[in-house]
Amino acid sequence: MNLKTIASLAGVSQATVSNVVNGNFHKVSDETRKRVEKIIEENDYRPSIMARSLAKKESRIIGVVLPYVGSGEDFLSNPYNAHVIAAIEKYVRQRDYYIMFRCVSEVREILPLLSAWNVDGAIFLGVFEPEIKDIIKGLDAPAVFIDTYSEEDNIVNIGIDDYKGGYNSAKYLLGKGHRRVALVTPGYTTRGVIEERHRGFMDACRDEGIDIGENDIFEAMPSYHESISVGQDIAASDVGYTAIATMSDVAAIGIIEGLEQFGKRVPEDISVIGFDNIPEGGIITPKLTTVEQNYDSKAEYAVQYLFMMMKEDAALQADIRLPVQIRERQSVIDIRKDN
Amino acid sequence: MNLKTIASLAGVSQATVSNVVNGNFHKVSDETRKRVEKIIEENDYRPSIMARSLAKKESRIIGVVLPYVGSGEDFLSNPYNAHVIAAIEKYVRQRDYYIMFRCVSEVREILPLLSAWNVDGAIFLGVFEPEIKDIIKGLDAPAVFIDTYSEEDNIVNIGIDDYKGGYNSAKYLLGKGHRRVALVTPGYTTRGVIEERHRGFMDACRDEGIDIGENDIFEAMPSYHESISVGQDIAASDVGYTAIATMSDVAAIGIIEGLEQFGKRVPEDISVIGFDNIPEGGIITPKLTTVEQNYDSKAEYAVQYLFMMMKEDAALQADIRLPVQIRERQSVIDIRKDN
DNA sequence: ATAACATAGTAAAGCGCTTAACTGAATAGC
DNA sequence: GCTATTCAGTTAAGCGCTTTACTATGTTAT
Repeated sequence: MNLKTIASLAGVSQATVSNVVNGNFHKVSDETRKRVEKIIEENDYRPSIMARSLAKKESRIIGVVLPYVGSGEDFLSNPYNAHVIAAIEKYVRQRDYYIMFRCVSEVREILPLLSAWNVDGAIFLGVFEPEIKDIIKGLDAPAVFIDTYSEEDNIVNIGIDDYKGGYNSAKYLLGKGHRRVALVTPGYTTRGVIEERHRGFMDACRDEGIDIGENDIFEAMPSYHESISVGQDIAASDVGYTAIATMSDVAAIGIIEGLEQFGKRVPEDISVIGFDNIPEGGIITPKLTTVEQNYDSKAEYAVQYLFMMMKEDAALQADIRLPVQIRERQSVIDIRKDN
Repeated sequence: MNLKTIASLAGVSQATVSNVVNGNFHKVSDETRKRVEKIIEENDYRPSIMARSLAKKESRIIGVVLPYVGSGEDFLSNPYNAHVIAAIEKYVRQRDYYIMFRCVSEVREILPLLSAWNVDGAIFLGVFEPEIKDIIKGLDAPAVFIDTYSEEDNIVNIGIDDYKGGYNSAKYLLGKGHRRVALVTPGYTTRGVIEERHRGFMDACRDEGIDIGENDIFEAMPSYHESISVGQDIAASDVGYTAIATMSDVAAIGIIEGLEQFGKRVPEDISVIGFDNIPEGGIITPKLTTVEQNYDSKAEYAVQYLFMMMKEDAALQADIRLPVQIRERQSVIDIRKDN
């Protein structure tokens, strides 16, 4: 069933059917509009998105691209990604657009992918190589970034105040009397959100006169699996850590598991603080104390900016830093004597 | 950059470029092929998927459709869905196809969606109204179902042995000495997987001479949130349940939370068994004992069958029931005296 | 030498839609 | 009463590809 058939069934031209379908009612009389609508209804006709895209040079597709972080696990298996994508999808769907998501291991895969699909806009979620800024210049659709830091200023980035999150995380721990603190971070500390969280954390420690040395820093990719063994390493160390700070809830949850496998109780023997506040943190035992961020507004802002750019056909500039706050639950305890 | 431009740059016809791009090398001499390839490379040309789809009447898109189960939460927020979709995406990507997923609240939304995108195949994940079988007849692309039960036999369904899962779940609990058992199930017991699990569970109880009455059955949609209050209800009941069986891990995890909020310890005071084996079950405390199924093979079979049908252009018939097994962890204990 | 057949390409129609340019009739302006 | 404008459409080109039918030029077989 195509437009042509509908047109001949209704005894009008294709253009008229097209106008009815697209709501250009000022070009069609009420009478014919109703007639055409009836035929469309009866035949359950829907215009082909492919054909429409080709003709209009717009696709109603928003590309969502994630970097492959090489942890073997799939990107949707990371709860943080799944929740953010779910929120993006919701806001994109509200506007009657579709999302096409893919994980790429090299930035050069991006352009072919997005331009082949002729996306109307793109959302980059996660930490990419800096070259991506050049790459997307070749894209003739607007793009926004989530969780990116960049010196360049003609991009839109939506993120949280990662530095402050890291800073507050340390402040919180130290405020609870912890002095021997281990920090767990992914290998790629030099990039974006993690670097900021890391820097904030270290600064707070310095401000409080607490020294976090090389040996107090442990590496684990944000996957449950990899974090478990790091948890065991820390448990096995004889430094006598009273608290562990992490850069993601996924890592924190894995670490708690590792600690417990080693016979350490959380938080009685050692406190653990996460980062991100994924829902899973609220259901584990002990419930995870963490740095909370709002996925939904992240996605909402990203989609809002993207559509503004799409509508105005103008490049915007923004660096939104959404607030973070400590979500106090059970995995961190106060160890001060006078408590 | 389009095919036409490449053609004139290379001094050949569009048809030739098309043949090069599509690997119809027997129509092109080695010399021209190389020349065209070079130009394509230099200009970073990628054919438009939209235009190709229109011309070839195939889209390289696999539609993934889920039912909206009305729990307010997004479908990707349900870990079971996220993990299965992740696996499907993986196998679809391997074949150089794309997925387009959407959650629908009414079966009649399906056809417009899928035919507008001109999908080459569709995967239905979850429990749909039976009318869906009629609906998809209007689709001129093959479809496979995951987690569906149907009397009709000309469909492909990939699922697990839910009946046996339910049966084994009960057997396992009873084998551990439990006699007062509560069953938690979503409201919609009359549909598909849940009904089978339910039936298997009840049959095993009957076989063992254990009576599960109306009052022992509690309703909760598979969402953490909703299950928490059901956990509290059960904890508050004076029946003295020693075990709770659920139809999903998501429900089980929520219920454990609810029980603990009420001061009941799991498994010391009451045992809980899940169903599905989502990764989250392995990280909570106590680690969830559950009925295990393999998401990856589910997705692999589904994609395999779908592509077979697409290739052969023939309707296949299958009802794959993958094996299940009890994954023994910590949330169920043996309460027999002689233990 | 000629028919038969590969080989390497081209020309052009068509996929299902949108849209700019056009038309013809009715209405309005003065 | 004549032109200007609005209304309600139509016509046809074009979006970027694929593909069928066709052509021109060797290459064999007889």
